[in-house]
Amino acid sequence: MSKRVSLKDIAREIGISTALVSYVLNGREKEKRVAAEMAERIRNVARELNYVPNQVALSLKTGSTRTIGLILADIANPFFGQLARVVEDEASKAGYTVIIGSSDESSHRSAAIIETLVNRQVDGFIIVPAEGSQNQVRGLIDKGIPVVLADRYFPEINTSHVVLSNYEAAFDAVKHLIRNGYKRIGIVAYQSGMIHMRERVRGYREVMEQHKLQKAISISEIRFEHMHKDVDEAMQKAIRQTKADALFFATNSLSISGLYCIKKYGIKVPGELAFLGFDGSESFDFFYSPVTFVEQPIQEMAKESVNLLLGQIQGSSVIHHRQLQHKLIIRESTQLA
Amino acid sequence: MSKRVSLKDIAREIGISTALVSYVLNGREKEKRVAAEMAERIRNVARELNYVPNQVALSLKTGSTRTIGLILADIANPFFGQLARVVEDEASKAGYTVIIGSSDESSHRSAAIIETLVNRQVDGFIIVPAEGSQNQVRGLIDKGIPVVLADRYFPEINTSHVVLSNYEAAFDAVKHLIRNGYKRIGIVAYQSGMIHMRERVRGYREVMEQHKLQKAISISEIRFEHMHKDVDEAMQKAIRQTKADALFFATNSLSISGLYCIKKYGIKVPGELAFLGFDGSESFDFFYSPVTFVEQPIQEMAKESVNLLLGQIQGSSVIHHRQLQHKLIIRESTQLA
DNA sequence: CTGAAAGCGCTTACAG
DNA sequence: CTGAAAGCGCTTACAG
Repeated sequence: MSKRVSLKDIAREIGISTALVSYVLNGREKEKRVAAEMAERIRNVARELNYVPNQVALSLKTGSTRTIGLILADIANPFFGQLARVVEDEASKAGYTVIIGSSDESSHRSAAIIETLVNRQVDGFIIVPAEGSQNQVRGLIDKGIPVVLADRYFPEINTSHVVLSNYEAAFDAVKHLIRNGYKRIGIVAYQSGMIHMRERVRGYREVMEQHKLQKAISISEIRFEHMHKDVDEAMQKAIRQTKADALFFATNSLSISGLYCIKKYGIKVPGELAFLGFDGSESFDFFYSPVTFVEQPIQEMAKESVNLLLGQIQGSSVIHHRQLQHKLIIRESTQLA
Repeated sequence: MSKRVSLKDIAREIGISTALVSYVLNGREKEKRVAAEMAERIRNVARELNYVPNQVALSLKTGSTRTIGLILADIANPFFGQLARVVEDEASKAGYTVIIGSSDESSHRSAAIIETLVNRQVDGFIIVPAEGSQNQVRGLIDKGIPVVLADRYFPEINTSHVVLSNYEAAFDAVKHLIRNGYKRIGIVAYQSGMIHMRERVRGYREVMEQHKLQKAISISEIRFEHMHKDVDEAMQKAIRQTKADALFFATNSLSISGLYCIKKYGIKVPGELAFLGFDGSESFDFFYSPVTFVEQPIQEMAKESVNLLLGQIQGSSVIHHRQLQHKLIIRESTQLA
């Protein structure tokens, strides 16, 4: 076990001060007019000794850790996994490291994660905010810590954010169902006050209304912690009571859960029920009736979030609101009724 | 933007030294026999001022960052996403934060990630090692940095590791195919010298041999960077030339890629070809012929890796080799021939 | 061209 | 019971 070597070790080896070593190793030798031979010698010794700068010391000195915190609902969910991957890649290009935390949509968990990451002096946050976490976000802003919200945001808080154009996406998706002849269309969404859910439900409502389809045939409010059970009940009700002929699922996880139900009850898609999902998933491809879905530009969302955050970290105080466009991937599960 | 408050601020406020504040806030007031009223006063001021300890300073002082590095192939792959999630949860219970890096199975990327995390003084690593990364692992060991390998390991390096019992898993899976009457069985695996692949192929070979099934009917060696193309060619060859009646896929990603091919070419499962996958996936459930697969105990793998790593970080130098048991989930895709 | 020194925010052995 | 001081490994303004 070789002990770590520090600037001091190099300085002592050559018999100079740590200042010189620091200058040279940071490429400031010209500016500081260090003798060329000395610079060369310093670099050689650093190499021989296998010198690796201690980021922790640097961070304490400079106040910047070159680390960003990424808080999302659940890293095991492929939607967030893909988002995290792009964030990781983009951040790393800029020399930043990412620390990920999963909130499970709980504001308590989210608070705990934010606290430990603030202790660790991350330079900024990209947050997929959980319901009820307004004060956590405000707290960061008050402390002057850069933060960008992704996927959703709080209208009452003035932060940069990058989200899908949720209203339009839902409107467009349901319009497609209507055009294809479906009339008794329901939406399966989370019981949530968060803007992305509200906007998706609003898009559904308004297009239904515009087409005089009795506004809301059926709006299911699923509880995050009881997703499978609630989806199951909602689907049974939609089919038996409401006689829905099409269902629009407002997220990735809800869509998958819905597919399991359809399989369980042997419902015919699209014959008995048209199915419109969200986010995309390999399962949508392998389901016997390939699933039509609203595709989100995950890559763009992640890149844009990182860009905005790095901008803030570099001192920009401009607030940006980005709305990204969806793409409707049309397949068999919503064929003409 | 409120400036961060430090121990010094609290000390100055009360007019005492930082030592006292440090003692009290670390719960060492009894031991250090600090006056009860003074302790109370310190705690009050700390609360009023919203004091948050600076982890970076603490880390520099103590040499421990309470952070662990997790290097895996790709966080966007659900297998690794799930692994990461459990690692995150377990680490956080112990007060540790996790930094994740995706290597894409490239030793170059892996080297870069390890270097930056060593700079950042992580306390230890959990690594799903990429091919050719032996020296990186050895480097960590030489530096005395705790490391646990997961999912695979290097037989020539004496590290703790926790992996699936790969030979047995493959043996068992292929035996199941043989029992169900399949004879011309092929395996689709990555072209890789890594132990987990070699063991899976070995399990396949030996059970074929034991049953006098011409050893290896067909072994496809897929290149990681050209997975879809190579799988496509391998499947065409297996079916046309080799006349395979069953295929065993050695990983999660290979299985999914194989399913896409089957869909593309309209192959009947299990009629024309029996299908045996790895790791599990929602797609296995939704494929028209539910897929039989080798299930890995991801939860256990993650927990055990964290436990072993924390043990090492706390000073244990015992090397542990854990082999976990698989479970064969039998369904329609491998029904009696 | 080069060095001594202060300081980032903590902890802790030592002294009183 | 309490404080002064050193030190973790860096950077950098200042002096020479």
